[in-house]
Amino acid sequence: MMMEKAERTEAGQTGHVARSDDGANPIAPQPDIPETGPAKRRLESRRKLMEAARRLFVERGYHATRPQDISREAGVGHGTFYLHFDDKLDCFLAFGDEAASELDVIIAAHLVSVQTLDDAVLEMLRGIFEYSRKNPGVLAAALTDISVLSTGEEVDRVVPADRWSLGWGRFLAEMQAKGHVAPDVDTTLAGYLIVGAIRQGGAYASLNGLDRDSTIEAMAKLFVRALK
Amino acid sequence: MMMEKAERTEAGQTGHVARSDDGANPIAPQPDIPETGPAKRRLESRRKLMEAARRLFVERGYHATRPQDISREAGVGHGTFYLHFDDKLDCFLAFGDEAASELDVIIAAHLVSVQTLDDAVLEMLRGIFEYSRKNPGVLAAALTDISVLSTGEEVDRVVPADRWSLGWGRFLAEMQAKGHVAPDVDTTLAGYLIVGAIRQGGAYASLNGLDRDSTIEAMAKLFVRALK
Amino acid sequence: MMMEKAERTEAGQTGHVARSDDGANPIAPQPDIPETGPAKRRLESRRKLMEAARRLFVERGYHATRPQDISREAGVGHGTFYLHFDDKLDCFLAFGDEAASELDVIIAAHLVSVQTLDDAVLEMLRGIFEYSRKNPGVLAAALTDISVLSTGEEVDRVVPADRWSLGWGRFLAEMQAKGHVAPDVDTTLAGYLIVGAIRQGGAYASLNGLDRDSTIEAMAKLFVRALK
Amino acid sequence: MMMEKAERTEAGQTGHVARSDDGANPIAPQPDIPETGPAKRRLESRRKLMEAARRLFVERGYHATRPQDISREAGVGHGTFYLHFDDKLDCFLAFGDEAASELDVIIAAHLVSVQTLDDAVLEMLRGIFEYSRKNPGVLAAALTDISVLSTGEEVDRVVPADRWSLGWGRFLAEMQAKGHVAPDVDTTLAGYLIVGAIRQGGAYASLNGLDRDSTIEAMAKLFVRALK
DNA sequence: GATGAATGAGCGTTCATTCAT
DNA sequence: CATGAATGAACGCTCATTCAT
Repeated sequence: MMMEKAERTEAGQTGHVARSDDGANPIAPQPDIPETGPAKRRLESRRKLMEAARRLFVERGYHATRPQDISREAGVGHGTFYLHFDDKLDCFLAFGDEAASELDVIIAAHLVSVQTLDDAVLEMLRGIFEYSRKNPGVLAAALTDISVLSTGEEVDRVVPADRWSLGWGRFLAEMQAKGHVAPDVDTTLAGYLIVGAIRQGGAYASLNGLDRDSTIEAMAKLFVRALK
Repeated sequence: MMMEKAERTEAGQTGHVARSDDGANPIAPQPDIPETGPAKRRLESRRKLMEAARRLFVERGYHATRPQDISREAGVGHGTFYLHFDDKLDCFLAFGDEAASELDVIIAAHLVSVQTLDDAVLEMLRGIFEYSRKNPGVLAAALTDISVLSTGEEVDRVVPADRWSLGWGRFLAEMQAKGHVAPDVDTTLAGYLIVGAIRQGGAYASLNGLDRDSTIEAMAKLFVRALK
Repeated sequence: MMMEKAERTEAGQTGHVARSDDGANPIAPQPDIPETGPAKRRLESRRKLMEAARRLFVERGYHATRPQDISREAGVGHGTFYLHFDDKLDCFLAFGDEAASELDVIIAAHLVSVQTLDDAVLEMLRGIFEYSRKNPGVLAAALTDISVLSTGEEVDRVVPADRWSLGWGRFLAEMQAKGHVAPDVDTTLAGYLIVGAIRQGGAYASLNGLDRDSTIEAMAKLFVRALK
Repeated sequence: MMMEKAERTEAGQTGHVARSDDGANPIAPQPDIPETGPAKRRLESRRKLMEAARRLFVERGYHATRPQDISREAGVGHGTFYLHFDDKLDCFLAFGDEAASELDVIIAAHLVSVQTLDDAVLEMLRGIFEYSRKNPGVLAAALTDISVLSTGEEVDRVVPADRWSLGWGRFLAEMQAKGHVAPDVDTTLAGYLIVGAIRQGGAYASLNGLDRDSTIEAMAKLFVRALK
């Protein structure tokens, strides 16, 4: 049955946006972006849909955003939405992946030449807050707990929060290898704790209009103390 | 808005369970439980509904649980649901409050005679994990992000996560006053960070089947280090 | 998954209309039809829906009839439709079953005191055409090939055409036992052939406005000759 | 209505395959097939579409087959479908016509030198079953009731079942003229009855895995008896 | 002639909530 | 106080058809 469904589903769907390597990484393989023809139209539609989806998911949240809202906001027909996404959840996850990729780029840029743990943590937080300032609400929306969204099926999808948690974990492990993090720290667990802390702390800070720089410093101080 | 809603409801709405004094205060005022009469029936219905709601919210999540499911699971008529709750969200928040109160009691018991910050953090975490073990899934469900639930309107209702964050903040402030927490720590922010860390870390631990005791110790160590 | 769905489906659905035994059978067990209360409302809604469904399935056919058309025609809300039927196909099958039961009653009445094969075939056809006259289009609609309707799932449902074919087969077997049908006739196959012939022949007769009585006689003559 | 539709179509629409003279006449006029050039491409596309349509209509049925599925299966662009067919129903009818023509050829071959009614009926049935064996499911699909397909509009198009019924009728009339069929038989009606019987009986036989030869003989015996 | 992305009316269905009993 | 049948706006999604390239 699922096969049949898959068979009858429109082709499209190159999956969730190809990760862009540019930014910190100078030499990016140029994916052949067609300048004309149907493929160009297709890409344009997808871009319009992604932008509209981001806008609406951020503004209204997942459940208050309907596929037809996204289509209208994008200026394409309702059916076009389903030409590019399997369903609403697929669209949301694509949005989350996109945000994750963008943030990765920013953080990579911030980490380019840091040496100490203090700097690294500070720069990571700065990267996150910079992204949040430029893209208000995007991280909060992208971090939405997927288990609340799905109706029991696709719990196996990797959610951005996990991806970032593991990223922090790997980073901390490197730092630990260099002696910057105490040897008794479970770096993977710490990665998860930090992401959780950032999510909740960020929400608190933005809700209560806290000063960004002092929040960053306060958080960095706590994290660094915990890890050293 | 909430006023308007309250006005719409005729029935005597016990509303959201009487709050224990917040935070870590263990003793909740005992409401007088009638032994007979219609009031008893009413309370029984409510109890059955609350139990059913908890079961279903935990098993299926908020969106996959319909008021009708709760009523059926409770063995009462569908209309009875709206005799006890303004709407579905009200019911969910009542569930969250109930869980919060139960957890408060447990934590209070754990804190009865601790003296040091180390012990306090450790015992708090032990309390949380004990509750999680006895009530699997309840905390995760109760901590569900409210913004994901509402359809854009009622973001003003207090969510358990904030309540606990503030509780931790107050507790840390007390500890700071006694000199157990470094004076440069923003205790409110730290409270939020810790709750966020616990949420994400707890999910990680339960998902990956980590040993409870060592997780608690690892988390406690990190928190204490950060705060001292 | 199907379990889950079943669990979340509304109760209702006593299945396809209880066969009415009255008509030829004098002593019918009186099912307790409630005269008041919600059960009565429920029954009334179902009856209104069944009548509307019959009207529309006959007038427009299966695919051109939408559940909401049936609801509107019945004068009930759209949701009420799904309180009484799992889905559109379920409603159509209930309609088919109802028609089958009604026809059974009529045919049974026609067969009450026939002795010869000639009379039996003639009376059966008279019963069928009488029903068709009183309920124009109903048989044609009810005989709609189910395989054309379903989307590949529930092919195991017994379709009216099969039910009638088997009925004819049994009847012919009885007649064969009494020596009224040639011993070399495969009565089951003959049952199917006759139903197929009636369906196609009936359509032809009604389309070309043939005289009913002479058509019946012509068909009866052919059937009897084939069987003797 | 068909005129209007035809006007809408610019392309030179070969339309429904040139009909062989109807009924049992075997020889169809040979359309000149171009060996090269754009006309050849056109014919190739059409052939690919027809083959794909047959495969899918047989496998999935009319409603579960989308024009896009046919195009993809045929390996041509989706738009090409509408270069060759007015709409989906037009394509289905073309498929039915094609099957009818093929069957006509086979039956004509079977009838080449029969003399008696018994032989004729037997050979016709043999032709039908031979075709069914070589093209499983095609007849069942082609015989799909048109009224179930259309959404209320185009009931005026000729359906294969009628075409075959009339063919049988003409054949029986010839036989009647030669004295092989009883003079009191309404040959047109009998033609319809036989096609109906074959359809229903064939379905029964294939569903229950009946032996082909004995089924043919049983059916032939009944038909011949009825007609003599 | 061929393409395939785009279209949007319309589909079948759900579910939070109401209200007559 | 409790009931549960009824409601209908709104949902996510489909697909026969069009048209710019």
